[in-house]
Amino acid sequence: MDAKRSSISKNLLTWYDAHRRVLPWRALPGEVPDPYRVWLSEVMLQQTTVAAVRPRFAAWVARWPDFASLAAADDADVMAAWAGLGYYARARNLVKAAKAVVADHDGAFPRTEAQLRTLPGLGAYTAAAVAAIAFGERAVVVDANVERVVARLFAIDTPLPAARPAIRVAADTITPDARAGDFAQAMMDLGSGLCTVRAPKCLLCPLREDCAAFAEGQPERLPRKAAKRVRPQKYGTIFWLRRGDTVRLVRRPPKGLLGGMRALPTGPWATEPPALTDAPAAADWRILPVTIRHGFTHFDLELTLAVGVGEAQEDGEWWPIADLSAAGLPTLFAKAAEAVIESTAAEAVIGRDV
DNA sequence: GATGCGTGGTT
DNA sequence: TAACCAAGCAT
Repeated sequence: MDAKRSSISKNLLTWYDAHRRVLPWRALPGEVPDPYRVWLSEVMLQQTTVAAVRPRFAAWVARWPDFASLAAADDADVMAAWAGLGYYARARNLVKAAKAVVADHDGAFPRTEAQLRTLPGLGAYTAAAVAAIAFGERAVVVDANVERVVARLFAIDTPLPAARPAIRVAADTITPDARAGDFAQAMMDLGSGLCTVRAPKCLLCPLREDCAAFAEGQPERLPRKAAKRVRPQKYGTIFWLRRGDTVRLVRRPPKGLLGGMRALPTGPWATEPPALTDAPAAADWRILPVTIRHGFTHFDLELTLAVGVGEAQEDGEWWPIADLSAAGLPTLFAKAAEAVIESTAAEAVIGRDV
C-alpha cells in the first residue's frame, strides 16, 4: 500500500507539472499565492462551475481586491455583485469572514486549517483547500472531484454519502507531505478533465496503473450514489407593481431562500396554483398569460406574473425599469422581469395599455 | 445524517 | 431536452 501511495502522488504531481490548468486565481509556478484570491475563488467555486466563476471572479477582485476593502464594503453592493451565482449565504459569509479577519486577526488571514475552519463559510473542504493551496499546509482536501477519483482508485463501492468516511481515510493515505496545494489542485484538475463522471479518459490518466476501478473495467460506475428524491412542484406569484417608469422592489429576509437579496414582491410558495395572496398593494391586478418556471435544488417553482399600478403598502424601493439590470436581482426575478417587459412591450404594439 | 440552499454548463 | 452535476456549508 505504501508503494501505491507514493506512486500515486508522484505520478499525479508529474502530470500536474505538465498539464495544470492556468486559472485567474491560481498562482503560476514560482509565484506566491494570494490568500484572499485563493479563498474567494474557493468560495465562488462551491457547487459552481469554473466557466461560471471566471468572469465573476475578475469583476469581484477588481472591485474588492483584498480583505480590508471587502470588510468595508456595503452589504447591498456585495449582494448585488453576487446576484446570479446562487447560494447567497456564501456572499453574506464572505463579508462576515472579511470583517472577522480585520477585527480578530489583525487583517491577516489565519494560516492553519483549524483556524480557518472557525471563519463563517469555511467548512471542511474550503478550510483544507485554503490551508494547502495558500499556505502549503498538509491538509486532506476532499471535494466532489477527489471523491470520484479516490472512489475509483480504491474501488470504494459504498454509495455516497455513506462512503465519505472511507473516502476521506483513503485520500489521507495518498496525500503527500510536500506540495500539498499542488496535490489538491492536481486531483481537481484530474477529476474535472480526465476522471469525469461519464466516459473518463483513462488512457490519458497518469494514475491508471494504480486504479482499481480501471482494473475492474468499469470506472464510470463509481462512485455509486444514493437515489435522489423527486423534487416537489410548488407555485407562486410575482407582483410587478409599477409607478410611472419604476417598479417596486423589496429586500428579502436575511436568511432562507434568496436571503438578503433585492427582489420583486412575491406571495407564498404553495402546493396549488395560487391567487393574489400577499399582494404589495390593493391594485387592479392583471395576470399575464405567461408563467415562469424555475428549478431550485430542492423544489421546482412555477410562477404566475401579476402586474398592477399603484402605491406600495410596505417597505421597499421604486427602481427605474430601464436600469433593472443594476438592481442585482437573483436569476429567478431577472427572468420574471424580462418576461414582464417583453410581454407588456408586445401588448403595447397592439395598442393595449398596461 | 438529513435537509435547505441557486444557478449555469454539459450531455 | 430533461437530467445531471458542480472546488459545499450550516443547522
